[in-house]
Amino acid sequence: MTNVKMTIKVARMAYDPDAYPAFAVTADLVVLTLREHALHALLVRRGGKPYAGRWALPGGFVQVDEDLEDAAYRELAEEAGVGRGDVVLEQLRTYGAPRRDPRMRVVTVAWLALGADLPDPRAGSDAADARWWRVADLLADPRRLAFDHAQILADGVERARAKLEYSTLATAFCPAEFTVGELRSVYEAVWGAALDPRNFHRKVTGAEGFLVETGERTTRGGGRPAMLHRAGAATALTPPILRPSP
Amino acid sequence: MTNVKMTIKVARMAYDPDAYPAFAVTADLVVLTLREHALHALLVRRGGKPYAGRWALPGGFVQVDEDLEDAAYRELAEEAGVGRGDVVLEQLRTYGAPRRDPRMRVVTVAWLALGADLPDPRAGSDAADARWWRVADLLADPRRLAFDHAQILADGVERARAKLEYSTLATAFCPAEFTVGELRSVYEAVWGAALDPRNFHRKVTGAEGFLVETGERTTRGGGRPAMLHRAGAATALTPPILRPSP
DNA sequence: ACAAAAGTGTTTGTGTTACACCCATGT
DNA sequence: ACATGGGTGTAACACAAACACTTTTGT
Repeated sequence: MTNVKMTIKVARMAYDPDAYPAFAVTADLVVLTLREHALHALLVRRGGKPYAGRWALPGGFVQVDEDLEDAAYRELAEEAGVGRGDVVLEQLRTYGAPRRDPRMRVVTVAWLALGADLPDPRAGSDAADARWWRVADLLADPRRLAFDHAQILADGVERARAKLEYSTLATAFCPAEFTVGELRSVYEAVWGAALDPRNFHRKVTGAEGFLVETGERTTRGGGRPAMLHRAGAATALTPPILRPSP
Repeated sequence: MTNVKMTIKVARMAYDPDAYPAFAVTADLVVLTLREHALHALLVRRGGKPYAGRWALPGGFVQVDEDLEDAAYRELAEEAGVGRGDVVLEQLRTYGAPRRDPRMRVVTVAWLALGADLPDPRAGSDAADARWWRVADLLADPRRLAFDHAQILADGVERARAKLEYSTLATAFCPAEFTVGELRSVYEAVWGAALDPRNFHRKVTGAEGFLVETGERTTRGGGRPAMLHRAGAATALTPPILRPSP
């Protein structure tokens, strides 16, 4: 939605413009990471109209010969300075209400990107003004966001929260090597709830394929040295780790 | 993909065709129902190229001023003779690989539609040739389907199977009033696995908000009269009813 | 010595499975 | 009488919550 420098190559496509309506298609991103033990999302400030000065999800037009997923990765690199290996990316949902962008008919394929220690976007970014926001603040004040991006953000956050339960997605928020306590703080930050360290440890080390011990220990974080782990091969988490109900 | 009678109204939209590429957007449907205790999907036969004679998911172009969900409901009515109240509809996923349609760049928003006793599509249908197929046969022989529709169908079936576990979606396959045994046969048909009738009964009647008794009984299906139920207000199913593992 | 975090053990309760058993109808 | 499906009871087991307790570091 912010990067409009590419040009159309309609001549390449054998299509009859009288046969069907033409849409613009964008790839927009809900990029989530943890900073200071809180869930943060990346937003870019809009320069021009509409919604000038408001904040929006990073994203932009999909190119004619570009796969949807490739477009998401490209925008991630251009607007967030984030490479393919730095995040886990999954398709979220597609938004296409007729007047969600007052300029024209835009269909937005939204993607969810999760990563650990993602960089401050000022460095090497396409977008002049971009920053991380606490997700809790954004959800509490949806007016800050342009278009229907508050809804997209809320859908992305809920997807992330739900997937922590029955998938191994939480490791996407961790560096290559991490302790069980660090993994627990991921769950606690995303869910906004405290978990019992003892029960969490048992569940997470018992789930097959979730974690593999490196053999090394660390004392970062203080206290007794903790075993370091890497993410295992499993993607599904059995049995699941459920959110506390109330 | 089959209905190409609408015309473009580009003049209505204030857009600059040099600023971004133009895409065609379609709404395609994975319509599932139960017939003869087996999961069936609706397909239409393609008349023209490409993939002439092959079978495809029902669907068509989204109109300029039309919401994506409205387009899905419209195609459902035009190609399947199914009204809004007859199905539960949810967005599945969006498919947009550059050459998935050799004619032009098409982005397809796929929808999952589940209903009970859906009509034979010959009556009152737009599509000349349309019929129900056993899902098991289609999944076993993906070549029968045009474009990437075998993948879309497989994604839709997997979504339906997964959602039966932790949502009340199964009632979408049932008529307004149904017995616990009929609901169980839904689970068995969608999952392709036998369930213990006694334990199923307990789980399903114990899950809060899933079923409400009508007070009436029926003897259809033989045996002792069974209580009739309607779908309750709940959408989430707690505790979930999990698929048998092996 | 003390704080802090890691990790283990135990108890108690809840949900699941497997299956015995009884109930109410049609033929 | 018997087959058929509806529905309840129960014992064995897995899992989760809550929490006492030990271990190993830094200060």
